[in-house]
Amino acid sequence: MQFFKYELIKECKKTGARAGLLHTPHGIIETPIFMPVGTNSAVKMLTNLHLEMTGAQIILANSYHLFLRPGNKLIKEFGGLHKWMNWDKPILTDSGGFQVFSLAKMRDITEDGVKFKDTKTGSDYYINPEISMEIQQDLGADIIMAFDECAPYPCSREEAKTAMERTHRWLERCFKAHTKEDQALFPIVQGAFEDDLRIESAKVISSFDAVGYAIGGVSVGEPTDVKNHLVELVAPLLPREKPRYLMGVGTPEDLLDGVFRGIDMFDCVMPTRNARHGSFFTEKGRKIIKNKEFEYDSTPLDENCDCYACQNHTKAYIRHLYRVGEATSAILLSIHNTQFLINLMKNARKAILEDRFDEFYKEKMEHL
RNA sequence: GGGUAGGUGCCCGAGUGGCUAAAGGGAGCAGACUGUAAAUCUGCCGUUUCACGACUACGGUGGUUCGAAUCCACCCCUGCCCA
Repeated sequence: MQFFKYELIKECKKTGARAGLLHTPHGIIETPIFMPVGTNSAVKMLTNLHLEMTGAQIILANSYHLFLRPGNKLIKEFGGLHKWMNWDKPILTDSGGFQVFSLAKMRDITEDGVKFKDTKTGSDYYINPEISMEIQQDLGADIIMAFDECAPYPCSREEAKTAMERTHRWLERCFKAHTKEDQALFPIVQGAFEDDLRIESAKVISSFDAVGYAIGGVSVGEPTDVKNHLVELVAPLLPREKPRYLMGVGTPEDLLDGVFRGIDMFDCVMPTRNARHGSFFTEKGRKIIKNKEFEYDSTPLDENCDCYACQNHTKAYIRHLYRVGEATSAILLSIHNTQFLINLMKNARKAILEDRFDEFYKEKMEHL
């Protein structure tokens, strides 16, 4: 029995954009797609009801965080993530690799693995490729990620090379430790911002037979053109007939730039984090709800948005909720921002299928 | 009427002779956030100036002093206690 299948339905003739379908054990995902991040097995501020409303087809969770709390064994005991959080659509878990980067001050890397200090308790924990695979198999997501080392930006060539080579050796161990057929293990391209390293990494990664391939180590502080150059370089080196996932990206512009260059999957904490911090996406760029200009604004967050927040509330009302500290403002903005990115990808897909992605891209980017 | 504690910038509140345009909060204004250590963080926040600076400011009026939010005198106001 085949658990996964990717159908490449359409390729844009003028750009690298693609539309496809990714079949998983918990349903079919239409690509290109934006995947909301729910680190602790919950997308912050959103219940499953809200998530359904935004049109989310797949969500993320994080191995590192769930390993610490409540523990992967506990979630396994509950029948895995899908049952645990009562979400029956596809789930993807990150390996903890990103925490090697984001918790740089609280970890030690060795060839075998990484020792982390729990930021909440100060206790030491250890994760290596085998442990990450065990955690992710216990969690039971549809797509699981290789345990990689994400290099910082900027970083020296030696650092980049060391991290990349270790990522490759770890990948080999991940594949060896990965045994469950109903979970697709995605390998991750690293190599920081060294062209030849990225090319080398893309080749090594592609030599593994996987359902899909990811590009990591992006959106770590580099300029947009540097990121775009890198995606342009790497994406074509990954198997054409497999989905490509650009990790941790991003803004509406980043998503369109990615699709333009042949990326099929994205995830980012931005829509929910920024929502909690009061900023929201619109077709005319990012705005901040607390600003005085919205005090008497009786219009929705975005004129053309069909999300729950835009269909029911004014900017003035949401601004008020934000200023008085009501969690509802974060909920409404999270719904809006998440749906904004999901809709953006939905519309991009439609444009690709209708052979007009290049125009769509140009028109959207002009205002964003 | 007597006693006592106090009156500080939009608000709360430190500050008891120069390092004070005056700590720290809050509010206000603006900004950041990209596989979530984040419902977090940053900047501005008396007036004027691009900035140096200048001016105005710690209840009021006088005074002591080279120098006062800080010391003295009187006055005004507020809280509490006693009659």
